[in-house]
Amino acid sequence: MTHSEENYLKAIFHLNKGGAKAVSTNALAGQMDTKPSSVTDMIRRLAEKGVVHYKKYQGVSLTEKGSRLALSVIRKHRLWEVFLVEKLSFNWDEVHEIAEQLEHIKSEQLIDRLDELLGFPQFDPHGDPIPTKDGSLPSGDKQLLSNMPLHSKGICVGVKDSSSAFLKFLDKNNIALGHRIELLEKEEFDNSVFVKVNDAPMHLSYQIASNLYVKKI
Amino acid sequence: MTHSEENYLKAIFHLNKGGAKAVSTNALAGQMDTKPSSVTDMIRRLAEKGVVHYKKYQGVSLTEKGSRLALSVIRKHRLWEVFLVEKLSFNWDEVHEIAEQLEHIKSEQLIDRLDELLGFPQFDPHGDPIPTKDGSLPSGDKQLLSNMPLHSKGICVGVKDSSSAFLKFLDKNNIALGHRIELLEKEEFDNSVFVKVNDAPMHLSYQIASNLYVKKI
DNA sequence: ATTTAAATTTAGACAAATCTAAAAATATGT
DNA sequence: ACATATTTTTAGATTTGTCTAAATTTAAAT
Repeated sequence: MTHSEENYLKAIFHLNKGGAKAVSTNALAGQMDTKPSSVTDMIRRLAEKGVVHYKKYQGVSLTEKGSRLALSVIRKHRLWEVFLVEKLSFNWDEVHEIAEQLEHIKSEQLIDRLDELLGFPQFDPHGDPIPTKDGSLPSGDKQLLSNMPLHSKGICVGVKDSSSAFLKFLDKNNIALGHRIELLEKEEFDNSVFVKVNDAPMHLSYQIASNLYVKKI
Repeated sequence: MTHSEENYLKAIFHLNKGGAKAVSTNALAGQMDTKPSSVTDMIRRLAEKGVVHYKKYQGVSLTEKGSRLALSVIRKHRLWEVFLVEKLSFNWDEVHEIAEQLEHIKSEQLIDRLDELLGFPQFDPHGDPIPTKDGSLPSGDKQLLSNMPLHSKGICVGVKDSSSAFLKFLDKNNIALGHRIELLEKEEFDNSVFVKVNDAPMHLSYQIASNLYVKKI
C-alpha cells in the first residue's frame, strides 16, 4: 500500500463510521481535499487490489481486508500521537500533522514495541480509542473526563492514574466509581473543568480530569 | 524535498566523504541501486533546485545548501537509530531499514525533542557521529567515555558537565585532563564502566562516564 | 593519434497520482 | 413523468521517478 492508498482507506473508514451504507465519491473527495475524478481513479485501483467494494455510481465501502488495513493505519496514527504527547511533551493539538506522517512507517515490530513503551494505551490524546493489534476498537463509551464533550453526562467507571495519592484525593472530594458526573464547563486557559458529581458542583484541574474514566449515558 | 531527492543528497554526501572531487553518475547509480539514466534525470532536477553543482559529463557535488540538507537527513537517521536501540530495545543491526523511513519525517520540533529525550547523543549505535543541529559533525576522535568502544584507550580532553561538584569529584579521584584512560569493561545493568586511569583501576558510574570527553589514541 | 572501450546523456515510454473539461448516469422538483 | 440539477465517470494532460535502447562524450590502449 502506498501512503496515498492508506490515506484513502482511512478516509473511507471514517466516513463509514456513522451510516452502514457506501461512501459517495464526492464525500470522499471532500475528505481527501481532492477532485472527484481523482477519487474515481483511486477507487478503481483499490478495488483491483481487493480492499474496497465498488460498483460504478454506487459508492465505495471497505472489504474485510481493507478494514483491517485501515484499522492498522489508525492504530499507528494514534499510538504515535500518544508517543508525541507522553514522551516528547507535545500538546494534544500539535500532534496530528506529525502523526499523519509517522502512521505510514512500515514495521510491525516498531509498532509493537512502541505500544509496549507507552504501556499499551487504550486511548489517544484526543480521547479516541486505539485499535488493538488484532483490529478491535475498545468501546468508545468509556473515556477520560477531560475528553468528554461539553454538557455531557456520565458515570465514573475507572481511573488512569491509580496512585494512592490520586485515589485519596478522589475519596476526600467524594468522587467514587458509580457516581454521576456532568460536565458543565471547560476552562480554555488551563483545561480545568467545572463538573457536578452527584449534584455537588466542583472545579477539577486538568491533572484530575485527565485521569478519570467516564462512561457516557 | 521529496524522499527520493533526500536519498540522493545523502548518497552524494557519503560518496564524497573520501575524496574532494565530484561523484560520478555510475557511482551514484550503484549506491542508489538504480540506472545511470535515472541518476542523470534526478541530478538535473537537483541542480535546478540549487542543491548540487552539475556540469554534463563532469559528475556532481553538493552545494552549501545541499550539504546542509544532507547533514540534516543524516542527523535524523542517526537520532532515530539511537531511539530504536535505547528506547525500543532493537539491536544495533536491526535499525537501519526503519531509520531509512523515519529520516524523512518532516518536523524540526520533533527532531529537537527527540534529541532531548535521548540526552543529546553524539554517536549512533554503530559509532557514527550525529551531526549537530547547526550541521557540524563531532570529530570522531573526541567522544564521551560512555560512548567509547570496549578496550579502547584515550586521553581525557574535556568535560561536558563543568559544575564544581563534578570537577571536585574528578580531582578527588585523580582524574585530570591529559591522563590516559583505558576502558576495561562495561556493566550492562547500569551502564557503569570499569577503567584504568594512568594505570589506576576504578569503577565509574554512567553519570560520570557520560560527562567525560576522551580523545582516542 | 586513432581506434576501441567505458561512461554519460538523450529520447521515448510507463506507472502513480493528480488535474480540467466534457460526457454519462442518477436524483430531484413540480 | 419529464426537464433540470447534481453526481459520477471518462478522456486527455501533467509531474515525479523510473526504465530501455540508442546516441554522444570522455577515457584508455596500442
